Amino acid sequence: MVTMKEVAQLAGVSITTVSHVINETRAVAGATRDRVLQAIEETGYTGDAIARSLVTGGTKSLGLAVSLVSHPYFAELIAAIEAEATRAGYSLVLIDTRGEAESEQAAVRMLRSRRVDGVLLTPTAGSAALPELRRLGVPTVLVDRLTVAQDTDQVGPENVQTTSTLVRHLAELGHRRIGMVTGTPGLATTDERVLGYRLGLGRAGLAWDESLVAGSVEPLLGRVTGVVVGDHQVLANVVRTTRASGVRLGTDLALVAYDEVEWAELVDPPLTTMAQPVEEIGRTAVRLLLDRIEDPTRAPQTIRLVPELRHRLSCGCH
Amino acid sequence: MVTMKEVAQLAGVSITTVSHVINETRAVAGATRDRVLQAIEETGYTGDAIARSLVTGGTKSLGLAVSLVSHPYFAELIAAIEAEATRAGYSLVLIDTRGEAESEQAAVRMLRSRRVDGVLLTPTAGSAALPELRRLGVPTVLVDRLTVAQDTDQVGPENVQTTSTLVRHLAELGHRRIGMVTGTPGLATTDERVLGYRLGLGRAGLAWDESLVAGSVEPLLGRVTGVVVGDHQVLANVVRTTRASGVRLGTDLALVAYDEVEWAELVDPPLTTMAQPVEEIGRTAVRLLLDRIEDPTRAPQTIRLVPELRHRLSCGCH
DNA sequence: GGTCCGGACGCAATCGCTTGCGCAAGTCCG
DNA sequence: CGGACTTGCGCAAGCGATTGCGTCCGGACC
Repeated sequence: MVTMKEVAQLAGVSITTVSHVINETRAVAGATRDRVLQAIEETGYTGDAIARSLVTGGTKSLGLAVSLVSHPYFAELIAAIEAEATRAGYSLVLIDTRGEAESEQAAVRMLRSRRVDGVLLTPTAGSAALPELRRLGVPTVLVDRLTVAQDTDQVGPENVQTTSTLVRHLAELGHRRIGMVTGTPGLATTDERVLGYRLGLGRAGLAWDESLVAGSVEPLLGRVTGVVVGDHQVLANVVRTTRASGVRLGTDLALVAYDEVEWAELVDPPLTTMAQPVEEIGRTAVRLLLDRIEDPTRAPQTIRLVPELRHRLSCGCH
Repeated sequence: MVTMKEVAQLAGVSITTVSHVINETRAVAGATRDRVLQAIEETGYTGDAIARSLVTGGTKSLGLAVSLVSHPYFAELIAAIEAEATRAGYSLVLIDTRGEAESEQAAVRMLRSRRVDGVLLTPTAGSAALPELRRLGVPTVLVDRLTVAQDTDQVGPENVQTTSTLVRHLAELGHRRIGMVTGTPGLATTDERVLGYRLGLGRAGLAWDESLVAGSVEPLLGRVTGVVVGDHQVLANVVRTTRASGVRLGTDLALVAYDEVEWAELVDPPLTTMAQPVEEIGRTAVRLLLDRIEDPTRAPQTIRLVPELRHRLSCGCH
């Protein structure tokens, strides 16, 4: 690899000067500058982030520890994060937490040893990594799945009011028995949405019935006229199951779902969903992290972004 | 951060010894070993990949330069790649090429300056990065989109025979006028599939008609009874368009598509697709790259993995 | 008792860069 | 014409590891 030394020799200056013209960290005479720039051009010098990091302490890289198993949704999120990070001159080290506390721990350790400047984390159910990060003082932002504690920066969708809105929409359509199919249990997100469901029932003057909340739609069939689906992961199953059971969505069973999916309007009937502002969530998360890196003493922020209703036909509207 | 020096002091040995017990690179007396290990435990020493890289040259990291815009498919691919890389003790630096030659160039430069040990690349249409990587001698493996030249390691789906199979399936069903909706123009993948389409026509004894190949399904409607869709990107559009035009898939128009999508069996009728062995492609790519890193003089390999037909109803079968 | 040898460990150079300090030459002004 | 400033640049000390050479010591062997 081309080093600064070679560039310096070619330009007939010291490596100090080369460093300074590259980083614009001290005035350099025009003529000298040009020679250096020229030498860089000629040699194809790219710099060595490793060596630089060793002395500066920073790496200009962010760790992205997410659970990759939840495909379709995270792809978009990662893209948004990547874009914003790149824009700020940071690169991303990606690592899969596999949704398990243990892998998550290992992942975070690895990121630390790689000295990333900050970490974007989607905490798993029983996350042990989060306290560790806090203790070590590593700038961290939680994405998508948030904690109740407000002592960490975090960005995610608003779940409670949003799910409540979904329920109320069904209620306004006249449904009295509304069930809910929940996402992965144990996740903060899931809990919040169930809470929102409950809240929505209350607002609509409907009674809460524990037996109408389940992890799949089967036990609900025939017992409810409307259903709220907790996330995109279970949504596919719900559609499949109802179809297999001959239940027609929108007519036999009104369906509204949290999370937009690519195929929402390709199925029959098109699905009414709540679309998270995924792109904005990703962007905001990176911003927040960068802010914290810059000023580690800031007060932690919790940002909830409001999803948008994609009103289609599965709710029974026309 | 805890350094080796601190560990050494606590253990009452030199940093040399600490290094050797960590890397098991020279015999150390049992008692000394234990003291060092204990000191590591106590201090919570994690090591500094940055410093290590500076001296060893390697970084134990791989660059993953892909086009993130093609969401649903790459999510799975990235997950597979990540898994295999982690298993081998490598971490991933992710960067989006945005499908543009220019960003790709920048991406590769950045990866180089980060000194990744190897690069996994999904080349864009007019890739300039590939020659550069070759010139610099950076271990590289092409993923998904391959080049004709066999001078680089590459892994991707078999496109020609596979698409041909799709065409023949329609032909065997009695279709005589079979069109094709192609994916992004300029991509090697697209070209190969068009070639396969042509080959399939030939094998079925059908004539090639240039006007039956298009970037969208509109110009084909009414002119063909069967259509082959080139990739998942256009598939959604095709389904949308036909639906909007009142064309019923499977009856009015037989459809077979390259690329499996999550919603293939959720739409009506379920789509007959060719599912790439995405997971295997990712895994193989990493393997190949690791092999090349280990032995840069190996002969380049081109590996084509054969997709699997997911036979459903959109082709008109029952 | 001298020589040799293997085992156990430390010294210090090195990787490629950043940066505090210092030095020389030129400019300005009283 | 002699300080006091500028301006323009180089020296060399790190950053935190790895690793080739040495040193020291105790036992085996003749």
